[in-house]
Amino acid sequence: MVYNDKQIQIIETAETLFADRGYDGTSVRDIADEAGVNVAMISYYFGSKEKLMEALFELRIGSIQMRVESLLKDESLSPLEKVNMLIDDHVERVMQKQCFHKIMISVVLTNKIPAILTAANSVKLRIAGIVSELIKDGQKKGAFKKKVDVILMLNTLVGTVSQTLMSMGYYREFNHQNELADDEFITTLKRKLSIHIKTLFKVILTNEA
Amino acid sequence: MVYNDKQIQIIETAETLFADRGYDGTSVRDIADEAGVNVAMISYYFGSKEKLMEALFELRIGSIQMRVESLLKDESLSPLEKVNMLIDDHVERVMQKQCFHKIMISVVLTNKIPAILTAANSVKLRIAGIVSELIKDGQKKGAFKKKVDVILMLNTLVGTVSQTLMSMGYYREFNHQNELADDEFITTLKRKLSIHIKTLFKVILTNEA
DNA sequence: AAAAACTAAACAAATGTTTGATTAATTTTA
DNA sequence: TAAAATTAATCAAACATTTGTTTAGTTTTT
Repeated sequence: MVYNDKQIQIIETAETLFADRGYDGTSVRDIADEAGVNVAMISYYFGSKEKLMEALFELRIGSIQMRVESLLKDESLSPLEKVNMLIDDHVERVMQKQCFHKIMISVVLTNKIPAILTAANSVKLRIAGIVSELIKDGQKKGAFKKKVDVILMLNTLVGTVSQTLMSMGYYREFNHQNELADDEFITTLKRKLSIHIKTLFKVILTNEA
Repeated sequence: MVYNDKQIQIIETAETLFADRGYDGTSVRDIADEAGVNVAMISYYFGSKEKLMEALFELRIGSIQMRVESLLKDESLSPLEKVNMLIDDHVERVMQKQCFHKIMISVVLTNKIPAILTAANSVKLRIAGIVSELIKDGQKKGAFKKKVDVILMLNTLVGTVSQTLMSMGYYREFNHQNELADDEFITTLKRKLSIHIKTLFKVILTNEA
């Protein structure tokens, strides 16, 4: 689907509100008011609140799988380099689209809107499969150790980033970085996060520190 | 507060429903029907839906901080042993009270019910402080390395466990363990999780694999 | 003039909560 | 101990809002 400006505006308003208050905690009137459009426009353009949510996911999720696939296809990179790129890409993606990823978490948490849950699960399964192949390749080349629990490893990647996203303000307070500018704080945090997770992955994959 | 049997029953019913459908996705009638009581009983016993949620948190959260504090107080344990116990305790607690921890995640995600959010944050800050002291102690004793990002480390603990909780069914499917009995699967998963995270923490804290 | 975009108002259903009455349990009184 | 009085528990029904959606009409664009 291709959306016009007004539709994009509605979708993006819904995105921030869903992230802040949850799907059920946000009424279509909230969205309409915030976006400065008539309530009826949401049904007019998207059919229903649920379909609006689906449109949001279609808009945001489309690229993810493609990015991962093309990322891991590059033949010139070593398995470890690919894994490191996967980490950078994930950190970057989540921090760039914070609202959307908050929504992702709550959608996975409650199985609201089955269409979205199955779509998200399928992407996840596909990515896990691709990463699995990558790990096997690394094992064949002797770069990675024999036994690697791929899901547990990915849970550490996704979980650590999600948890960091969810407690960012808190992190800032604890480390006394309130005086930092927003984007500067996030840039620093992203770099720290990437390094942190790469260290963990190196151990998981090679048993070396 | 001390609750009678019927109140406990309502709270626990609410717990599973809130976990499955979210706070806003669960009506008081849903709770009343599932618990087999009249709708009015919820207002009668708790005052409101929001207060019911607060009662749930009061019931579940009380022990957490105490457990952590007493855990880390034991003088006969080395810093690393304490950290490992912290990991075991957290894994055990989350897996034992899965529904409640799903609710915790969604409460932190959306800032619904401010009273709960501030309470949860205060516990979290307190625990981070205690762990920080523990790390410093380990550093003084030469067991831990100089620079440790405590929050990032805790984010890996909490995030990995949360992510594993959220995608358990998926994990089971991917590893073809559908034939396992429920409790057996969880027992195995808990052990794997603990070992996994301890490995990560060892690297974070000592730079050794 | 036809199509698309937009609107205020109305719709039924669902929401959290309260009411007023009835039953059950407990305490007080005789 | 038996009756009376008081408190607690329970209920069906009603309450006012809010919910997502639709309608029927108007304005704007093509």
